[in-house]
Amino acid sequence: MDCKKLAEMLFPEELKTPEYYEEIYPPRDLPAGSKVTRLGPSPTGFIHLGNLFGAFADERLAHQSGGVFFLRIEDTDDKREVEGAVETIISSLGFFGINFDEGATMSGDVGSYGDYTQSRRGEIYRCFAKKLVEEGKAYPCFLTEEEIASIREEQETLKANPGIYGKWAKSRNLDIEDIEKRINAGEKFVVRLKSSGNLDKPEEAIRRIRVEDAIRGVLDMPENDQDTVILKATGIPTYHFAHVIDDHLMRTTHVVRGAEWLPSLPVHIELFEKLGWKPPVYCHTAQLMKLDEEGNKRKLSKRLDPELSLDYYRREGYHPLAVREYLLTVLNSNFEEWRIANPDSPAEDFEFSTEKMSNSGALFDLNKLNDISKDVLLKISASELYDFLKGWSEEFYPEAAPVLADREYLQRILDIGRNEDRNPRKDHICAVQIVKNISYFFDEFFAREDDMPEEVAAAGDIETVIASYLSTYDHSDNQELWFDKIREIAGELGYAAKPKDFKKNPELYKGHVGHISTVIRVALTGRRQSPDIWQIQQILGENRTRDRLKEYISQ
RNA sequence: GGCUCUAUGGUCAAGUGGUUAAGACUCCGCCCUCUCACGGCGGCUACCCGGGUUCGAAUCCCGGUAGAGUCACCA
Repeated sequence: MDCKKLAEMLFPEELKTPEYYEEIYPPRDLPAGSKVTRLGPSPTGFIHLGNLFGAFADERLAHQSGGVFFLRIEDTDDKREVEGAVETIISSLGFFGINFDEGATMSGDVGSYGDYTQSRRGEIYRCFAKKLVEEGKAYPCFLTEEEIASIREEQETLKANPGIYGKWAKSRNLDIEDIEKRINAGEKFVVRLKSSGNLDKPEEAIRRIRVEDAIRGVLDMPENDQDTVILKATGIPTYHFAHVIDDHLMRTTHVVRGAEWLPSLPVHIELFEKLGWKPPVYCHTAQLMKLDEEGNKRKLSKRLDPELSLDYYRREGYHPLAVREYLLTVLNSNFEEWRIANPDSPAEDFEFSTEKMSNSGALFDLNKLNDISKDVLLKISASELYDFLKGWSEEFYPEAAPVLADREYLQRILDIGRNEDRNPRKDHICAVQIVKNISYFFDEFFAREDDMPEEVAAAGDIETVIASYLSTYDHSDNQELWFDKIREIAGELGYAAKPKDFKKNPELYKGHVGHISTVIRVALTGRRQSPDIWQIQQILGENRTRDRLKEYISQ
């Protein structure tokens, strides 16, 4: 068969040569050891935790080594385009601190290895597809959907491996006149790789490919034998082909992607071989898993699991640093230890390594995120926290506006108990939770949620307690003096001034000072649990403090 | 079904032939304490199973089992 002629027939248009592209996209001039990584989202605009997870790895690998991290838009699946997706991708990633050095941006491409949008690289893919056809390594395939379906059926009854390969690849050996006739008749065709692999022989004889994966060690799997489609009928490349062409031409050194790509690795390797190129270092990451209703692990699905969406964390008001910190602990098993040893260092100082990446699927753990978030938020100043809450409220929760009305006031609330040297409070987790936690500081949201303690209620002392408290209340008392007065009230009414005394001889008392202060707490905040009452009163101010207490008695 | 990956407590995980099998989160108890949070102390709970190899196996080998992924003109 005259492959040259076939190539001309399939690609009649004017195309550049492979050499041309090799020349305009030369190997990058970077210091030895620099890694070039990329993120290749499809432009549905839906960035999920998995993307972010991989993006952190990409980002760290590149920036830690003085390399380049670029963004490539993989929009070869024309059916799923979403308007404005690129902007969404860049801004959501940016929110979590992921920034690109090169590639697609809001205002066009940056960098000299573009175009960075696959749909605009058609000529390049066609050039290399043509080359493969010329060399007899690819061919046009006219199989229709129905024909493929029936091949599949036959394979099923024969218990043969499904797919287009070997003898099943019926378009492999079409003669050139036939092809010409079909093309002239306007028949649609795809371009398939003519695989030289063969799995149809004794297992020991099957050629195996061995690839060193930076996360998993050596991968050992049978070679590819599928005549994978490289160019669709529309002329658009499949992921497989685009990946190989782009990552070669863009001089990517490390490809970080999910483990779901493992099975197609042999295809990619064969493509690299046939093109005469060296494959990048692959880093196949573990997938984020979730426990389903039956108690089984399964891959997080964007359809079923709202927590997979980055928006979920944004809406809940998790701080980006907390999400980042959490993902890093999942990403690198030794990050947590490092963090304990270096509580105040920026995460960038951590030496990230692919070897320490887990290769089994990690379950998403909200408890852990919350715990990490507490520590992260503790290190953020009240002023910054205010700005964060404000941004969050404006975007997702305008109802919280009253909380943000007075910056000074909110900052004092946020700082309650946080500036202790020894054991600072850590009760901020995420914006939704914070707003809920501090709602009683705002008359708009103040609600009486909890009941009075039974001990005091049963004795009928509630009103007496509040009345005596009110009568001795002096807003200028310091914390110590303030509490002494409560002890006094407790003693006068027959409650133990110290909880320990009550514990020793419960029969001697109606209750203890804790119960008395709980009465004050409930009257003041509507809850039985809160930070220190004295501090709350100082923030609330004398008038509001007195009003709340009076209001309770007058009910 | 084929191919592939994975397998240590409820979760995440150290561990690479000899350890009392780390640590973190959760849970429980105690302490601190005016409640909560924080903090401190303690506890529960683990090497998937079966065979080998070895003086000795969580670790090496073989065979199961289980879970996951993938088998598109999606990525």
